[in-house]
Amino acid sequence: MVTLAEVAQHAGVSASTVSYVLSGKRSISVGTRQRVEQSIQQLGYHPNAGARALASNRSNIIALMVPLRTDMYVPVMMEIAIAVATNARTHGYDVLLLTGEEGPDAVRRVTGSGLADAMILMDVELDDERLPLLRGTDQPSVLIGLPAATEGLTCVDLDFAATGALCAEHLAKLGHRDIAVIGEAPAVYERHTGFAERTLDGLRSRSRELGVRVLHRPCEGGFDAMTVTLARIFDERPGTTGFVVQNESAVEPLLALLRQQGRAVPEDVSVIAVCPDQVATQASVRLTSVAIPAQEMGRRAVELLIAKLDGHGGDEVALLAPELTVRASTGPAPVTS
Amino acid sequence: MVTLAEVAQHAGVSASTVSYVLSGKRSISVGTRQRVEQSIQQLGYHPNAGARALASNRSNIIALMVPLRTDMYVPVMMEIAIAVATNARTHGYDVLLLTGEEGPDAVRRVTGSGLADAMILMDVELDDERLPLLRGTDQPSVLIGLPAATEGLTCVDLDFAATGALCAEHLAKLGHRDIAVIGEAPAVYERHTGFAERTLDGLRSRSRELGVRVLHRPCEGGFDAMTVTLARIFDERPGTTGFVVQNESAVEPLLALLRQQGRAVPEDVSVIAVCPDQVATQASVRLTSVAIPAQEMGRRAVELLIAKLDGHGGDEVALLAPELTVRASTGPAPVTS
DNA sequence: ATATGTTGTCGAAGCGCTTCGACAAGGTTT
DNA sequence: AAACCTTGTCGAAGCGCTTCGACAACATAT
Repeated sequence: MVTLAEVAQHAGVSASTVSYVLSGKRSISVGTRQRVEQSIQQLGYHPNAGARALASNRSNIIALMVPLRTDMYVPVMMEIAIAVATNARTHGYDVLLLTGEEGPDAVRRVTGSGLADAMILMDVELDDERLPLLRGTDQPSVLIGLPAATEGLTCVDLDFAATGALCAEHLAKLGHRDIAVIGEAPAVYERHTGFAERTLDGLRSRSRELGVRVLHRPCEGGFDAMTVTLARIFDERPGTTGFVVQNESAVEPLLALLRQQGRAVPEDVSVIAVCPDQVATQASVRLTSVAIPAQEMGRRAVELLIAKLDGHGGDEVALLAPELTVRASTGPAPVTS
Repeated sequence: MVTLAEVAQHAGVSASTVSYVLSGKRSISVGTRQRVEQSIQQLGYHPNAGARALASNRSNIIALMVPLRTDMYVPVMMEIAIAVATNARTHGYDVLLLTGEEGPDAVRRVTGSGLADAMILMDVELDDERLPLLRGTDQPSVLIGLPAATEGLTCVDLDFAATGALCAEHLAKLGHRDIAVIGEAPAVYERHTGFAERTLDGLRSRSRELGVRVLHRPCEGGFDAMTVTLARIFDERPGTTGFVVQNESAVEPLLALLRQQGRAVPEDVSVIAVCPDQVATQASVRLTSVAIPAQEMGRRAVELLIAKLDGHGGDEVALLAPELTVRASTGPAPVTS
């Protein structure tokens, strides 16, 4: 293991000079810099992370807490995680992967040990038990998701209320008057991971303004669950002509069942999905959808966090504007007799 | 920030005693231990990770390198990653998330800086450029996946050759004589991520023994790609009655297209999927499948790595035996005229 | 009784780095 | 020519921990 001191000796300078070459915190003459850099190359020197962390009191590590559960949006989570890792690297940070399993203890552990300089939390619940800890520490953090109270917190999320409203508007404009929302699994609502509720709220209130009736049904996803859910919907509201689906694993079952029942998409019923673009374009019908901008969320979270670490940038709630892409699954409501 | 020294003072012992209480590396009298533990509690002490790493030369961090690409098996990757993180914690290790993006440089960086004590690499290619580095260092590592040459390496993977063979056997036993393999996207083969090829090899050689003809077609996944692929298959081999699908995003399209063409599953054609159980049970037909044991792979990888870190356990290739679960998508081959 | 462990604790060194203050050498300003 | 910056470099302190050797205090073997 090559050390700073060895590099210094090899280059004929002092250890501190090498350190300053590395950090750029003091000016170094060109000649010296080059000699040092060359020594670093030749010796294959890598600064020791532990020593650096100890001396500088910064680990250059960001902790990312991902949900343990895999009952929803796994690809989205993965995409966010990868985006976070990738973007963090461009700022010189590495990412420590924490699972939700440890809960608040993980926050304490990481904060207390100086393992990470900052945290990003995913899958934030409305009244998340980790929030008091975050508020009570001076360690910067960013939430992906939106809790009930956001004072003192920095959050990034898709504007799900606007997403819901956007769906309502699109369907209303096409003449639909009775729409059904196929939501996330009941467990997601019980856990109060705000996004599902917020979508629904946005959709409901805009629908009310536009004179559209909304029926909401959570759904586990998968064919069997969807079969039951769909039957209930048509039972209760036979005139339903529009669907908004916020559950990746319900999309394909819904399309298959509609087909099976002889309801053509988009001639008889329209379907909007809230899902990543990839799902929307790979489905059996090219789906009109509101994209979940996973990469963008990861990127923004990192940027806000870096800003906080660098001292600028305070608390802020960054809601990304939803974008609805019209594809082949929505069309004018059928003319009723 | 509370330090060891403060705890020591509070408990009326020396710093080293506190350290030994924490590590258990020397015997401590019950009274002293309790006093120290109480002081730790009261002061809310957390050992500083950097100082610990510097002094002990171990970071208690495992690096996990996940593929950057998301063109395949994302849920599997995620599940493995989570399993790794969870299991690592139970052994007192945290997990550093590296993306494949940095490539071999990441290995160098992590190895050189002592950031992590060991690595787990996912998505290993047959002739992976990171392998020489791993062989050239004394840092323990485990691969998830199987490269072409495994000397000096520890690997965990599903036995994909046996998986292929198992599929062939199941279909042969049911009387199928012409089967098609819907493989991963062409890019996966081009990149030589061995598992796809190994499945195919296992399937082909067992099929030959059993007198079954095999037609292999890579497929991007999604409906459009599947439409083309399926048409080509029936064009070339109209008598195909068995399918093996090794691509999550091709499963549902295949089922839908078969249905659309009036080919009943499993009466007219049988379908076996190589996929996580969740996909198999949530599909529109409950699929006979060979499971991809993501959790188990993550767990095994961590265990092998910990064994190496603890000095016992050398290089080893752990191939998990595949298990085929018969569900509703396979049945006897139709009687030909 | 002496020699020989055992057990529990301490002090001190040192891990590899960052950073502060000092300061020589040279350049500017009066 | 004195006084003052600037620039580039160095030495030393210290970050918070682990770990080694030392050594009392007591127990056991001879």
